[in-house]
Amino acid sequence: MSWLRTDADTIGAQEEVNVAFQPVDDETPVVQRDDQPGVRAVTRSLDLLVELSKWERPARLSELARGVDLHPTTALRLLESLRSRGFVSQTVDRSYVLGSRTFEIGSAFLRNVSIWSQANQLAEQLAESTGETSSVGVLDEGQILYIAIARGQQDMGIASAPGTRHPLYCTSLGKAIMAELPAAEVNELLSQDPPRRLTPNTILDLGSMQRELNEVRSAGYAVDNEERTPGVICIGAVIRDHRGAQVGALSVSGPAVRMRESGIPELGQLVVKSARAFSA
Amino acid sequence: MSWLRTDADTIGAQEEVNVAFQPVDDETPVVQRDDQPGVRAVTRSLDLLVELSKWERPARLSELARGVDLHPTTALRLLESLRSRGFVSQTVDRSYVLGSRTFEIGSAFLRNVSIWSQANQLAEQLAESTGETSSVGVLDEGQILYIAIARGQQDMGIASAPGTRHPLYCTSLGKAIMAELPAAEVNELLSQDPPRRLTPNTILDLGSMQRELNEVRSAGYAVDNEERTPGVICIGAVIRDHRGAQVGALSVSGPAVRMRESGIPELGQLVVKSARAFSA
DNA sequence: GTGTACATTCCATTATACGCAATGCTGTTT
DNA sequence: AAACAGCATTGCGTATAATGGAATGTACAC
Repeated sequence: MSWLRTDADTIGAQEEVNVAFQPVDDETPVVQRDDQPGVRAVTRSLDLLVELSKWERPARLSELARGVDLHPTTALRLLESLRSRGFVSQTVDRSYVLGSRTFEIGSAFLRNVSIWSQANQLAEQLAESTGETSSVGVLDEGQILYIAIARGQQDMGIASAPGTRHPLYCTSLGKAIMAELPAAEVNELLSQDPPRRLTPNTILDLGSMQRELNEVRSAGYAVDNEERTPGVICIGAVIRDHRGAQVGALSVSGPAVRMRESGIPELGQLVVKSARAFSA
Repeated sequence: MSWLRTDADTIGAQEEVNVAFQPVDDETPVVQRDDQPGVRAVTRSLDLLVELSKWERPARLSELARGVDLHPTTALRLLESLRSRGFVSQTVDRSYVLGSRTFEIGSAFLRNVSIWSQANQLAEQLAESTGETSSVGVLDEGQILYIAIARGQQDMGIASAPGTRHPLYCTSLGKAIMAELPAAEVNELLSQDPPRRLTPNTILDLGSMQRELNEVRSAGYAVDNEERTPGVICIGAVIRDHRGAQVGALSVSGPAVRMRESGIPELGQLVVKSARAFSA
């Protein structure tokens, strides 16, 4: 999503402005340390919404308020606003759950980016031809955001769900995408989210990663060789828009033994072929 | 979603409060007619988000501001807040598009209601066994909200997308669900969203609808006999949770000729069977 | 029945969101 | 080129409207 302005673009300018706003004489009490852009009530309500989305069960007012460090009174009124627009709902015991409007708008996000609205079909096709679980993801905020997931017939039920995120360094999607980026940008991305050892195979240092990305470039596809989950191998390749710009990546995932039986290079070619066909 | 508090529940109490806030003496200027609950800045920003979700192309600041009737300055700062939390992004020409966080949270909405996270599989199974497009939807705000849609092999490409809404009175999903509700509630729902003639077959008056719902009850499934789109027939049946409570509905849709060939009663039984199997 | 934790209402206080006006910026017309 | 037109952005004073403490109401536990 490189054509999008990132928030960092404006932080420089923003900070200058805020510095100028600092009280000049000492007796002015510094009430708040927020140098956040925009309207406080809004960012707070969005924080509440994000907090709520992390709860797998309905959340009480006080729990949410604690989670985002707000006075319950304040949280209550912000949640009322969210409720009036359908972004949250309340159960009979007054606990909060996400409202249907979140789903409505989240769907519009996919629909309005035409290339992603076909992501499901792409994943389904690959899942069908391989029998393994297949995913489509994009680079977003330095992570892989899963757009679509299709379970293969031989599904093991350990696939991530759409809308979740994973690191770049330990996924085939992430490596396939990073292989397209300049080395400096890769280093930047990796230092933002420093690799942690998730399995014995996880690639931890920059040097190894750059070498790995070279291999990805020459092969045309990336392999996650049990680097995130022991026993699971993923194979991914980038997908492009009609102009050849990279817009995301496609992968198959399955148990290591079965993937090796099918043949990593063969699967790699299949993924690349599907990705290419889609780009048309 | 009857276990959820609707906003109407609190409107009574809320209004009393607001009435008490009305200026008592006439010289106090009545600055705003908003009797909306909650925090103004927040509801405004949510309105902006909803407005943006309706745009199929990136929207300019001024366009959005006009759409929700806000001063551009105000809209700008609200959008900055939305951007800082990833709910909107900007393209290089500073137009606004929905941000990835909307998708992330919209997905969480499905994931956190366990019964709906399986909706995709349910739709896919029925699409596979019938070859026709299959949908899962729920009653929400007096409409059908589509949760999942699976295209059949013989797809015609005229299916609604997940996250969109349709009226109750002209969809098999809507009629299947209404058949489970008390007559008074049906009347209430229909008067909120009065039927309009979409095709020659659209059911317009309450009496006909109640008679139609009787047939639905005896058959166990509902038929949309070209009532919304000419040439398209849908067949729907409710799905239930493990306790037997109605949580949504399932349907197949296809061209009238082909659906009649397959046999409406046969398809009906198939839909009912799938819906029953799912409820377990 | 007493106690605790939580949700909600009330209210004063002042911070804070607001909109006007002015400034930049971009792209278009003659 | 120059002048214009439309839009995005910044600055700033003002009054509104968001805030949090305190009080009240409610639900549940012991």
